[in-house]
Amino acid sequence: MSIFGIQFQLGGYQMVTLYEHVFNWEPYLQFGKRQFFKRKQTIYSQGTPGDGFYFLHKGLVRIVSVNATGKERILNIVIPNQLMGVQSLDQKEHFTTAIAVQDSIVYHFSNRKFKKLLQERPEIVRVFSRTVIHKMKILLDRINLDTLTSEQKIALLLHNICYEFQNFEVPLNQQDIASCTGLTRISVYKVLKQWKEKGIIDIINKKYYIKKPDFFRNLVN
Amino acid sequence: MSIFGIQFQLGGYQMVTLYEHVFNWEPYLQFGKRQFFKRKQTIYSQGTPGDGFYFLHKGLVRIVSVNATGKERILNIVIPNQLMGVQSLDQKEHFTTAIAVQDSIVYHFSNRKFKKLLQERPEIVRVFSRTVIHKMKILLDRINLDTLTSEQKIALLLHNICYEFQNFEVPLNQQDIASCTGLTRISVYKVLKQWKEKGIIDIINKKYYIKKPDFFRNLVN
DNA sequence: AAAATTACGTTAAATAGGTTACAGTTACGC
DNA sequence: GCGTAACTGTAACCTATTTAACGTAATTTT
Repeated sequence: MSIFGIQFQLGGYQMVTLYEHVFNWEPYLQFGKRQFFKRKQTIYSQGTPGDGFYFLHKGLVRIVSVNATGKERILNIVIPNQLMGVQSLDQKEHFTTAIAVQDSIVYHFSNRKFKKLLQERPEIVRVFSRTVIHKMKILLDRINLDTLTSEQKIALLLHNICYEFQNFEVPLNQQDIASCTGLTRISVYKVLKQWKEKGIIDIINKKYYIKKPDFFRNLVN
Repeated sequence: MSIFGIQFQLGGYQMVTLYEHVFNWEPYLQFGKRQFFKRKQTIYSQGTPGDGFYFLHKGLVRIVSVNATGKERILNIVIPNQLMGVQSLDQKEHFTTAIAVQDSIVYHFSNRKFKKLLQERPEIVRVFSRTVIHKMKILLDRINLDTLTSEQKIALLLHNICYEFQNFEVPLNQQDIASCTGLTRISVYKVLKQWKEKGIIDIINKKYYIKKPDFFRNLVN
């Protein structure tokens, strides 16, 4: 399953960003500090002071946010060649947590280093703003999500994923879908069961496969 | 009711930004193009291509977003000295709509002009990224809002407003509160009625006044 | 000043989704 | 290789919120 050439973002309904749009960071990586993170390891966590931002070189990272009542939401999943933790460029604390889903390699750009980079390569501003704006869009899509019914929410999510990956295998379990949509696992289960009965999805060995992607498109739009 | 000296943002629970944090744009205004908008006039609308961004000099602007099913949400209310429409710096289309709540004066910075500004005053990058990151935080707060009960949602909203304005008069009607929280007007009405009976708020001539702000603080935190 | 639109108050009925509970399966760490 | 932890399937119940409906008050438009 190749996901290269495509940016993958969970939870928004217009998350497609072709690779070509993504600025090539390779020449700038020398300005950052290479770091390794093992699966399940935390890269940065909500509430702690941050310094600069991170570039994901290899691996997969899940961005989550915990609200005032302690509930956790998956905000998006970062794939290679994307930035994360941009929030703390502002010198403030992180308002999300990043956890490695797979062993990952990241480059950390501290404020100092980024300043230097800005001076030497001012064109970097464009890539940077582009990334941040894209992230805003993802957040906004997420907000709009909550006026939908639970069936629509899940449909939207799965539709995006199958679209992004150009693949009909869903890389999420019930819990993940619940966390992405803000529903309970039971509700997710109920919808999934109903869809299975209608032949819209297949469930093989606890993995979900989308059979009728058009059904999702109709539900959403 | 003086709101000067304070930035006002609807819908997030940590939206306080003192005026002093806001970069003074006065010296840069000459780079933008001054425009006037009458009450209810649209400054930019979702789906249309944008060019650059706007700075609100005088007035009040409401930012709304319409989702795939046609439902409208108020995202925030922009007060003077704030940026809006930053999304389209990217040359893409606007993903929100901005409507003047009062007669307003804005300065429009086209991409070309902003580029020029960046060259002549590179320090502007900081202000700019700060604003965008702040907006991201507001969006994120909004996402976390939807794990709360309807009473908590409204409490949070009113708490923020009364805190930001340092005033206990709520500048929103039932419909607005519904649109901000994603609830129906009926649900809003029910909560408000209940609060009125408990003496937490006053309703005079269809305007809401917060009597016991501490009640909100307890509900939320 | 009349007409039209928009906002509010209230109730009753319908329902979507959350909660709880528990048993069966699979995966993972030691 | 075994035990614990994490994930799934399912049912019964419950309640918070939405939908629908309608009269009244207020505001805006013409």
